[in-house]
Amino acid sequence: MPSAERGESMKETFRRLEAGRQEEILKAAMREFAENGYDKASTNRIVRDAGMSKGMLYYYFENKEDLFRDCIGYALDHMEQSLESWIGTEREGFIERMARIAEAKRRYFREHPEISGFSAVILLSPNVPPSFRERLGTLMEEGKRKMFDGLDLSRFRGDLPPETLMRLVQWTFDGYAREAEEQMKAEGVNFGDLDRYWDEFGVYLDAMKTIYYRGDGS
Amino acid sequence: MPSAERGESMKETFRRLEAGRQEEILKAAMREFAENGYDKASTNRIVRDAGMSKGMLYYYFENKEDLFRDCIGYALDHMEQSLESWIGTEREGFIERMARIAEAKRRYFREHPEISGFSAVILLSPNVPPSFRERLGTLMEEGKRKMFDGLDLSRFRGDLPPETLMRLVQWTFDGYAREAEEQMKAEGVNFGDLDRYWDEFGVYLDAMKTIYYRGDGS
DNA sequence: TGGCAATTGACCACCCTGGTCAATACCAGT
DNA sequence: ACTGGTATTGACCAGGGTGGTCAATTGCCA
Repeated sequence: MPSAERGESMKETFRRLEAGRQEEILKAAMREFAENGYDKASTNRIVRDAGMSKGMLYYYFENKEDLFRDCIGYALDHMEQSLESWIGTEREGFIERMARIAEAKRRYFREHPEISGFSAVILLSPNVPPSFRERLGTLMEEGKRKMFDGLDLSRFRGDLPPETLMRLVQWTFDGYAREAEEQMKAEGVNFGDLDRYWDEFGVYLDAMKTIYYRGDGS
Repeated sequence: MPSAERGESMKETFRRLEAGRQEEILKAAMREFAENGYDKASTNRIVRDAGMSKGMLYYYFENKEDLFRDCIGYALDHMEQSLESWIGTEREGFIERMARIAEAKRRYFREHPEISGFSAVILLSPNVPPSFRERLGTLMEEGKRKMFDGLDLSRFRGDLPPETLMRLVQWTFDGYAREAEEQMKAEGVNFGDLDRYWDEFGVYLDAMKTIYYRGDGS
C-alpha cells in the first residue's frame, strides 16, 4: 500500500512540533472550520483558541488554505485508521450490525468531536484537492462495504425483500440519531445524556427485531 | 381570539407598500437570515437581492433587528394560517397520517422555501422576543396534537405497544426525509427530483403497513 | 406651482480579514 | 561571552465588509 507518510506534506516547522501540540492546533482549526466553513473561518479566532500568536500560524503553515489542507489530511488519516477497528465483520443480523455501528459512531464522536464535526465540511468545501476527495470516496465505499459484509439475512421475515427491509431499518436508525442530536443541541451538550438516550433505545431495538425478523426459528 | 392584526407592529412606510412587494422584501431577508444566521446576515446583500437601495431598507425598518422581528412575525402568521389547512384530522392509521403530513410538508417547502428555511433560524437565534417564542411553542404543540388526534390505533399489530411502534414509524419517516434532503442538496436543487424521490417511497410505505399493521382484519 | 412621500447611493466610522515583518527571546555549541 | 540559528511575538498593513445616515433628487398629486 503506497499510502502517504503521515504529515508528509506539512512544513518542517510544524512537523518539528511535539505531536500533542500539533493536535491541539489542528483541533482548534478544525473546530473553526466546522463552525464557519472555509471562507468565513477566521485565522484570528484559530490562533486565539489554540493559544498562540498570529505569527506562529504563518510560521507553521503557508497560508489559510494550506492549514485547511493539513486539517483534511489529518482527519482522513485518523478516520482511515479508525475505520479498521470499528466493526469486526462478524456474522450477525442487520439490526445488530446497525446497533454496533451506531455505538461505534457515538464513541468516535465523543472521543473526537473535532474530526466528527469537521468531516462534514470536507464534502461541502470547494477547495478540497482531488486526491483528498478520492481518499474520502474510497473511505466511504469501504464503510458501506463493511456495513453489509457477512450479514445473516435469513433472520429477516420472508414476505418482503431484505433490501427493502434494510433501508427501512437504516432510516429508522438515522431518524433516531437525528432526534438524539437535536435533543443534545437543544439542551446542554453534556455527552452523558447522549449515553442515556442510547440506553433508552434498547426497547426499540427489541421491538425492531420482533417486527423485522421472523418469529420462529425456521 | 385576541390575535394581533397582521403587520400591526410594522412601520407605516412599509405597510403602505403593495402586499406583493412586501413579500418580496421579506423573502429576500428571510433567505439571507436562513443562510447566515442573524449576526452574519448582511443588510447589503438583502437590499441587493430585493432590488432596492440601502436607504429604502432603513426607510421601511428601524434597523436590522426590527427587520428580523418583522420576518419572524410574517413567518409565524403564515405558518399559523397554513397549519389549519394542513391536515384534516380524519380517522386513519398512523402510517397514512404520517404520509399525508410528509406530503403536506413537501408541498409547503416547495411553495414557501424562504419560510421553511427561515423557521429553523428562529429557534436558534438569541434575539427572538419572548412573545414570538411563545407563539412558536403553541404552534408546535398544536402541530403535535394534530399529528395524533383521531388516529385508528387498532390497525397496529397487537404484540407491541402502539407508542413504541409510532416512534419507530416516525423515526423511519424522519430518516427518509433526511436522506432525501441530503440527496437534493448534493445534486442540483431541482424540486422535481424531490417528487420523484417521494414517488419511490410508495414501495416502502406498503412495506411499513405490512410490517406494522395486523395482517388480518381482526 | 408647492409640498409631501418615495428613493437614491455616496458616505461614515468601525471592525475584522488574511498576511507580513522587524524585533526579540531562547538555547546549544564554541 | 559570543555566535547563529530557531521560536515567538504582536504591532501593523491594505482591503473589504459592517450597520446605519442623510442631503439630494425624483415622482406624484392637488
